[in-house]
Amino acid sequence: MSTNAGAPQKRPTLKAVRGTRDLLPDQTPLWNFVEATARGVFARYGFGEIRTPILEDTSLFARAVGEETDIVGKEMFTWEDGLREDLRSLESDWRRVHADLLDVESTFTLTARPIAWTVATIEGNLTFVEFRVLVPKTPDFELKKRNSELKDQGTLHRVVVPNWRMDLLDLTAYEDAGIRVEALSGRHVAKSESVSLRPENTAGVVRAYIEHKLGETGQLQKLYYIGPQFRRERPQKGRYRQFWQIGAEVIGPQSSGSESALRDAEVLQMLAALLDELGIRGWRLDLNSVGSSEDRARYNEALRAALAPVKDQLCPDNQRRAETNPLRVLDSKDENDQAIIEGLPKIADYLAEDSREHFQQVLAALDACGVKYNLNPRLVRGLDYYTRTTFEFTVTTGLGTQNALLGGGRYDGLSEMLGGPRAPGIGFAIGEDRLILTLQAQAEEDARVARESGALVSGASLASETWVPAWAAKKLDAYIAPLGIAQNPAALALAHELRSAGLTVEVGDGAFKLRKSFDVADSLARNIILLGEDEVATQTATVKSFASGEQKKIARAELIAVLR
RNA sequence: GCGGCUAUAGUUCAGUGGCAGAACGCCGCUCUGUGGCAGCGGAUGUCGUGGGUUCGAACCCCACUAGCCGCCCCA
Repeated sequence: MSTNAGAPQKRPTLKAVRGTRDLLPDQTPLWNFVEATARGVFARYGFGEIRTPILEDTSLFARAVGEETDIVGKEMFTWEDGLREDLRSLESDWRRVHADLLDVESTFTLTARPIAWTVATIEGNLTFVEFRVLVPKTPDFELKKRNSELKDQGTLHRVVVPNWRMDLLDLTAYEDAGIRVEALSGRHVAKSESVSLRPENTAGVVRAYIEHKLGETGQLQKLYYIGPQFRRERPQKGRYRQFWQIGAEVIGPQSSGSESALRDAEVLQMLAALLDELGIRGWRLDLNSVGSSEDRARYNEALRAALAPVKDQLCPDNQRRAETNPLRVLDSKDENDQAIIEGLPKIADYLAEDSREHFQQVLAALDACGVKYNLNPRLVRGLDYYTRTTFEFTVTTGLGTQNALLGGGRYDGLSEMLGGPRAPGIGFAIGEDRLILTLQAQAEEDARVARESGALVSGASLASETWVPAWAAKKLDAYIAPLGIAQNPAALALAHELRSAGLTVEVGDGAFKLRKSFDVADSLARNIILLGEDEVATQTATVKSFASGEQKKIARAELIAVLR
């Protein structure tokens, strides 16, 4: 029994970590609508689902996305896997060496625990661990005497270092503090590896393509995924640290036609179809070609050369980019720099003949499909693996400045960058969170228009039919209200019967007053089923429709047919 | 990572130094087998967290945390 039982315990409230969020049941119907629509469209275009791990080797992203990109350089959730084992190994070696100190008496065991590992890693390796011997408090005179001996020997507080790391320590600092430093021989660093939460999914899919030798089938691989990605960015609307992407990749050996411009156009046409089917309005497709990696290298040189003489006039951000990644200067929004940017060389002039031809074929195929696009020579994707066709779909509703709904492009060299066979490919990633924000903003817009045009003023029931979007949650078929708790078992049995027949049913509680049952039923369901003493006795049910107000007593056998 | 704005009931918000509020929602009653309307009543709460100033802080100051807006970057 606690003496201060009356005082409420103060505990910090636990919240979802920064940039992550819960999707509650009022949200998930919309998410499921979006995902089901995407799966349906992808299936029609011959795509199969792939699920890759959320965790990958850090070097996968470093090689695919690019070591110097912001995503890999500063936005990944990365940690060393395996370090804990190293500590255990060092600790157990320490215990073995000092077994004589620890087992003072057979009845008392002293324990050693690591208390700090301030410089935990250098190059991913353990450097040192600080141990303190914890001595149990005891009235035993012999043990007390032993404790002070331990203290004199400096064993109560000492630093243990793997012997090949001694050079990393400032020994004198420890000696001045009266702390003994000792080296332990042996290798205490188990192989540890750096792993990261995936910041995007293309690298993982291509890794899986290589690992499972999907190229050996000779077939063109069309793969789609839906899943969470992670980037340690500053959260904002439409930008979360855990965010969802719906993406697809077309990849295969050259003989499978993976490099064909037809595939670029097919992917873009599929995206247009998907956005239309979802009901996204006013989307815009921006399209560009960044050429082969050779084209890009030559263009980069030209940009550098053109930027060098005017660098001083640029804003600080662009000065930095001119050094690190001249391509990115192109999509700068800085107003003062626009004149200079307009005068820079155009990528189109640096495309080799085959890249130029490939791009023309893409455009021709899009024209044939009737997909509208906007040529944007300044559209440059940030990820290292993109070659040739790059694209982006933007919207104007609901996203503020995060208006890019999806982005993608061709990545003909990615597989080889990862040590795989030549496997040209093209893919995209849709920001699902942004897609959903857009749909919600559109629905709000529609509701506002309906209100202003008077559709809602004249009668809510009429208007609700006209503008509620397809993904809005449907009402249950029936709500069963037992009258009195004696009817609860019969109510649950009836619910089971109806549910088995495929009806959506909620069951109330006989303890509720009838008024409450009606309130709850009206908010949840299209019909209420009253189940009182006489209904149970006569194998009937009283059904009332909320839409018509009509009420009938119906034989149990006919109930399912009536509710359908 | 940088700059700005914000944080009060389940929700939307009011409250500029002196008793913690409104609307909606929720619960109860009017009304124990017929709801939606209406009337009456009720509960909302670490006022984001921690410190400071003050006789006294939701309010002023500082720090932190989180969200939003912009930058950066990207989906």
